[in-house]
Amino acid sequence: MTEPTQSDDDTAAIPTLNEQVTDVDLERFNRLPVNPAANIRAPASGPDLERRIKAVVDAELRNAVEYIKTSIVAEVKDAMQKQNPPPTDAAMMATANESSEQVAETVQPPEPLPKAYEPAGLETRWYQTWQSAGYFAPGGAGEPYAIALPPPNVTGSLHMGHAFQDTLMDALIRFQRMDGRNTLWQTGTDHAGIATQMVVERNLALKGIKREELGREKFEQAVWEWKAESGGTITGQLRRMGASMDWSRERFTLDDGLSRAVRDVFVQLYHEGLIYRGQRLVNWDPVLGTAISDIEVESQEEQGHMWHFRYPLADGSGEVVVATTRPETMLGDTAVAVHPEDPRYQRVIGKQVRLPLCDRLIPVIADDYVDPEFGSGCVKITPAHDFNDYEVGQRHDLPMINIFTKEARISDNAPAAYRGMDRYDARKRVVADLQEQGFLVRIDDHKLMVPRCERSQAVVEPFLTDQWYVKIAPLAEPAIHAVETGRIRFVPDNWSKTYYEWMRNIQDWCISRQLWWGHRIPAWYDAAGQVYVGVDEDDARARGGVADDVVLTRDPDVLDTWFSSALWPFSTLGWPEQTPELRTFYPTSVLVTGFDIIFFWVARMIMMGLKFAGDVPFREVYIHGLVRDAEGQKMSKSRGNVLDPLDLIDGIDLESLVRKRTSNLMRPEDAPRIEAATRRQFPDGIPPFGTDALRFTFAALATQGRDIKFDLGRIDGYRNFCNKLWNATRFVLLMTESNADQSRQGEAALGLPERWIRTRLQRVITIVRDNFEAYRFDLAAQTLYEFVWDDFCDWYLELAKVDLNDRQRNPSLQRGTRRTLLEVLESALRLLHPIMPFITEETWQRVAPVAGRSGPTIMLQPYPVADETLIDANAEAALQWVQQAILGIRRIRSEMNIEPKRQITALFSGGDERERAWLHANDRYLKSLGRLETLEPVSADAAPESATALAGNTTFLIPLADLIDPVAELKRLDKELERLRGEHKRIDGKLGNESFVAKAPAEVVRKERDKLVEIETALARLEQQRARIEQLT
RNA sequence: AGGCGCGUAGCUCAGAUGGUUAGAGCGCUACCUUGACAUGGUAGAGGUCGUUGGUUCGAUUCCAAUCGCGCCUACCA
Repeated sequence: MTEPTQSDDDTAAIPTLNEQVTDVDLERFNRLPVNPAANIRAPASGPDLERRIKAVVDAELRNAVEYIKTSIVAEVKDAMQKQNPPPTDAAMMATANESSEQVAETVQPPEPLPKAYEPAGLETRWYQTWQSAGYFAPGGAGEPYAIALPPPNVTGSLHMGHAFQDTLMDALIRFQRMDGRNTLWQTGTDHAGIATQMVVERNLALKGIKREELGREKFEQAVWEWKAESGGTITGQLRRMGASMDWSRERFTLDDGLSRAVRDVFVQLYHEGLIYRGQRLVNWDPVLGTAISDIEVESQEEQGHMWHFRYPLADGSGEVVVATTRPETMLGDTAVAVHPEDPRYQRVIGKQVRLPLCDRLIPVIADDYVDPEFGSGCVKITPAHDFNDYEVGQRHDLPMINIFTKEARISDNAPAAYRGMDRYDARKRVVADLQEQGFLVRIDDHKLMVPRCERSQAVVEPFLTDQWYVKIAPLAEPAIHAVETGRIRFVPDNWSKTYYEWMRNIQDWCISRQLWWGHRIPAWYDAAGQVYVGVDEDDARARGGVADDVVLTRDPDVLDTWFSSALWPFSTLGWPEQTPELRTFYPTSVLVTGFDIIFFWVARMIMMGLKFAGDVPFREVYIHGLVRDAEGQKMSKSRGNVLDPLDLIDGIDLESLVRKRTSNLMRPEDAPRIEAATRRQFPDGIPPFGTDALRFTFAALATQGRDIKFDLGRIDGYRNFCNKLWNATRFVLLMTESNADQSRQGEAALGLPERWIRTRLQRVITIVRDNFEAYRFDLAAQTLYEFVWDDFCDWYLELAKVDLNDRQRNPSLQRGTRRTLLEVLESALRLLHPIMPFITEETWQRVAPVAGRSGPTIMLQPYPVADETLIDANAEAALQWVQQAILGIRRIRSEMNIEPKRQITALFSGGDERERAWLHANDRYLKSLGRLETLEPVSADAAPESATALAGNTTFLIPLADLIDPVAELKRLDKELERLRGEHKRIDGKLGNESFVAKAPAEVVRKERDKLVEIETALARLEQQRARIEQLT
């Protein structure tokens, strides 16, 4: 229930399980100890030990099977590549309860790093390893950091919204875990009342069994059986995403512990007068036979009609005309309303009209709910079947006539002629009768919003029933206060407005549902209908002083699923017991969720947390956007545009994708359209991108406050990024592994590129940390991307090659280069790990030992911390100058069409002392990366005709000789001159403006002046150069 | 109707307490199988930052209006 309403197909497919995991003891499973590994080693004896071990093994076994289910494709693929048999269930289970030390040994990856980056195999392998080793469980003495997973529906399967959300949470958890915090990611699933009941009912229907025939108890049992067998689809898929959740603490909202919390909360609220039973209008689904929540109602515009009828005044003095979209409800009319100031109707206010077909007299009342501009300005009022009319009825103390049964047939409260008719048959009949009796004025076409139940698609009926309610105002007030005072912070902040808006208009919460699957309401009735509430029947009797011989019957209703969800942050931690976990991890650190459930879930958690757990449930709420398709459409089964995250990870061929998208459609007639669109958009199916690429894409797209359009181009680019990282690692290992000793020991000196890349690293560390803290996953991802690709690969590796290939190079400098390659890469892997856990683990395992780091996993390594002392601003300035020089030379080469291989001669002139020193120290980089045969000084006057490039105050010259085309060079110079002249004009104008000089900050003015001088120098040189070249043409 | 958000390169998106040559990826053009990577390299083209006003020495950035788009809440019986 508490998941983003990303797609409407979560009940469409009913997975079946082939593996023989029957008879899972759920009771035991749900009471798992905190850390299974610790538990096995803990001294215990006899049957207790046996029982506990069995519980752990059961759970792990279950996990393993689910995991294999979701990753089997990847495993097989990988196995085939390696010519190895795929791992068997038995093998997976065997590792499931080994201690971490043993596991660490068995997973030493094969040497050397394979040439190609193949995500599928390594991803499944590493997840299994981490889980078996117990790395996901809380640990360490650090400050607690906890996130409660919005529990996905147990019937659900992973969609893009989950995948996105889980990526962000996992990134946060992994970051904080590495940074030394004692992290708990609380996982579990939601029992999802209606959704689950429907799935199981559908299954039973296939066997020809009806729920009613089975009886309540057996039906509930059938649901539990279904859950044991098929309820774990989504948790297996979460593993494929790399989610580092603590599976040993997995909870289900119908667990014993959570159910106890629900009962305690209900009973306390009831006895405090905050839960009451009352007759109100609710959204009623006549097909499912239950009240449903607002979130389960979907209103859609449909074509309908507006019927106009005349109601005669009882005194014979005329008539009024009313209009309605629902003629059948006129049988329940108890008034006609007009606007109090409407001059047309002043004379009829207070009179009676005779209601046709019913032969009742009803009053004409005045209420400013009526819009005099609309229709006739006269409205029929049916308080029992319309939310607005209900309000009007309350204000005017009108009787409420319920003309429907629970099946939406006409009830005995209506005239005999209509009783028992379906609401739509009754509509036809009422219209026909009115027409026959001359009351019908006209029928117009009219578009109206029709409310439907999102599960059953039945038209929802506002219906008067007895339901249980939570009196919400007393709970809402402190919840508003908590956000106002900053005890809870919304990120981005503007969502707090939405929150206030809702909380200030909040209505009492209808918490009863007429279902069988859920938390049964702990209320009992005696023969007289007197209600007794307690945590169980005995308690209810005791509290109500009911004698033992009085027969009590229990309320048949269950609670709204959101009632238990509202307790999730503390019920999962053991509340009402004051457990160590509750003390440690409550309040949780952050809630990560979609905006669509702020009302239904976030607000209610805040209210319940404050009331029962004594504090806010979380300090921050990070609200992310919805994942949409490439066109910005919401993904849904009926639109046929759903992307399955697992298909992006493992790939899918076109035919399978088409089959998947067109099967089990609500409207089969959509199939051809969906198929055509799918074939057009994915002519070759979807290639496998791997989990890391998908995760990186989600992170990069997670900008603040906007929905994300999922663009395949992005994931493609980030798959390439993974490949880049993979190959950079291969290169670094190639350069260092055989020299491991040399890399690690002995004196090392750092050259300019080394000092520069290390400086860059420190800056990146700071930026990435800040961005994680601020939930700017996109900026963190971008920073890392640029650092790895641009700084490390494009520049540093190329510079390092120059030195590593130079046999004359001072050994200590060579060591410095090797160490820098290793250390910077190793740090980068740790920086990237929260976003891309798998590839970084795989590569880190090879890099870390050579880099002199040790540990069983990158997961538990410290997150890099910036070392300010390593920041070398001079190195940054120097390398920037070197880059400028190289770029200038390359540009000439490219624009002059000089063959890339050809070595050319180059000269330089000018430049201040500092630049001369830089040049002197770094000319081998210029020569190598600029492909220069020679690089010699020359005086400005003695220089031959050349193409020129500027770096700072130094001019680099490529003599024209036979290889440069003067015309091309003139073109190039003109372009550059044009740019500089434009810039000069702009700045000159600015500085010529007296008020700018007078009013702008001195700093800004000085900067502009400096720039002008620079440009003028450059212009002078280029103009001179241009004159010389022109003479040649 | 009320509330929120968005309009920046062909596409998907960053951006700044107002001063930068307005950035990235994909796509596009040219050249390159150089021993980490063609899932690559080098160089390049491409933007009057929706429109109009205002504030300011200076606005793509702040304000107002306007156009277009999206979402949420409430809906006209």
